[in-house]
Amino acid sequence: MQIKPVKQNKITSAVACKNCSLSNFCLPRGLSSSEMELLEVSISKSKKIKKREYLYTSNSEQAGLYAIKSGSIKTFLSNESGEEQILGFHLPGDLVGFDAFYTGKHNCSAQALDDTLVCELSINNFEALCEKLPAMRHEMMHQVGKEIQHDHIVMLTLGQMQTEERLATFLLSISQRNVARHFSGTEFQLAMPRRDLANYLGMAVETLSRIFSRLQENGIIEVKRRVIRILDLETLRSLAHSSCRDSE
Amino acid sequence: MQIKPVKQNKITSAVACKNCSLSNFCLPRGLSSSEMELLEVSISKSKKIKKREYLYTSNSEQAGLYAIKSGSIKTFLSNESGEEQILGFHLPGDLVGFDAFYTGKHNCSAQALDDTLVCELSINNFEALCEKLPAMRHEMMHQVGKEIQHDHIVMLTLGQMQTEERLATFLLSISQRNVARHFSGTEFQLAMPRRDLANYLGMAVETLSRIFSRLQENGIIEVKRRVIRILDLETLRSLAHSSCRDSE
DNA sequence: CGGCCCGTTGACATGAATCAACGCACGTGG
DNA sequence: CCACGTGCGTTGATTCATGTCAACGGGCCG
Repeated sequence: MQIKPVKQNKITSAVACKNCSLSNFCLPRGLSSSEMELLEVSISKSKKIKKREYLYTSNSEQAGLYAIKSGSIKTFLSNESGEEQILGFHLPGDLVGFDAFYTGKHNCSAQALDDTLVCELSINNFEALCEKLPAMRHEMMHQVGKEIQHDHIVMLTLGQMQTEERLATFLLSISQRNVARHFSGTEFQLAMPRRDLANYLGMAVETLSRIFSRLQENGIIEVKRRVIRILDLETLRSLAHSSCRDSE
Repeated sequence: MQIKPVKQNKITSAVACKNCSLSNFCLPRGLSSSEMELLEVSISKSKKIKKREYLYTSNSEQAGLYAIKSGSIKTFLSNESGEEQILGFHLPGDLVGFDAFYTGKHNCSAQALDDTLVCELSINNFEALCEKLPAMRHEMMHQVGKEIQHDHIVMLTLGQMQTEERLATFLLSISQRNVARHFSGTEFQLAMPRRDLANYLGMAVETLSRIFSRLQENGIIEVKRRVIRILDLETLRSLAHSSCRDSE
């Protein structure tokens, strides 16, 4: 039987926040319905970014914050030598743009991995809402904290884990994100090519490919290019936590 | 001649924010003097943390935010396998505690590297100030953005750079932080032992030690345990940016 | 239909980790 | 104030994980 996993939810029209299936992840999360109406009118909905186009680029002025409605976005940092580090893959319900709060200019770039729809909250409207709605301020700190926590976990992954642990950790996080969005936690399609994933995980593409193959040989996952099926969640979990030499 | 670098500024009494030498880095940065007075009364000053004591620990309830007045703090994350990743070293003027905004509980621990003094802004007072002072909200986002940007750079460092590049990058960042604080950018004392620095930079202690030795042999820096003197800033910069194989 | 990019696999090179030993600072207690 | 012990930092020998180089097949898009 052929697997045909749901890649993402398709939202093509400009639904209201209160009717949006993502409202539990997104900014409206902690708002009452009256508060949500204020948010509603402050947001410009359904900004379209085609695959490979940029939502914003490094050093550009911060225009606002963006909630992803459908599709997916990668954020990445470049340095003087032209090396890039992918900082995160962002799925529907995620917010991006916080990286510009330090200087008012973005310190990283955001590029669409697929055709993507985002809601935009301009920085002026953002400030106005923070002024009016305590719940909104609170929710914003919540979202910022989420970003920080994510970044910390990536640091732990890159700094301490072996390559296999890193991939296992990544697959589990994707799985969890899907479960939270009521998608399958065991069958999904990756939005990014191997090159991007390898970069994010701090390893060579070949190494990543070998680990995929090894996990498949061991019956832990099934891999068909970007379509992943987790067969043995428990073993995958143990791989993600296996320290240096205390497990085999 | 023996180098005796300033380790940190010693502030022993509870000075007012407006008289504090750190007010340009710390929360008061963007505030008018009337606003600063409101901040002033919301802060409990001079909380003392002895060397090796914790300011907060992972999973503990968020009590507030902390501005470092003197001394130094390391923050670190632990995983299920007991591996630790040091997330940052925080110097006077830095704010810590944002990591708890996601869940209300800290996702990392903060431990003093030296005897340390901090100002504490309780979470209730924080919310109250955000309500009253737009400038304070703005400044808070600024500080949060700083943390995010720092984390991004660490990701780039851990994910893309060779060990030597990582150390060079770190030394330059310390140098810059010192310059910003009107200390020497070429002579300073590291607050952390080799073990912590190696962990932060994602390498073995022995590797770190070897790189220190090599940089010294090449006349780029002078190393006497934790006392560092940068002799050739330009070369150090080039090492920090040297990509894969285009420089030697 | 054809070219190109994506992903995989193999052979090999190498940077960094590990294991081991040692000397020196520093704090502690006599 | 000195002696001692302990932990910090360094260095050497060796192993190992991962990167690099190379080749290839297969899917996708023009």
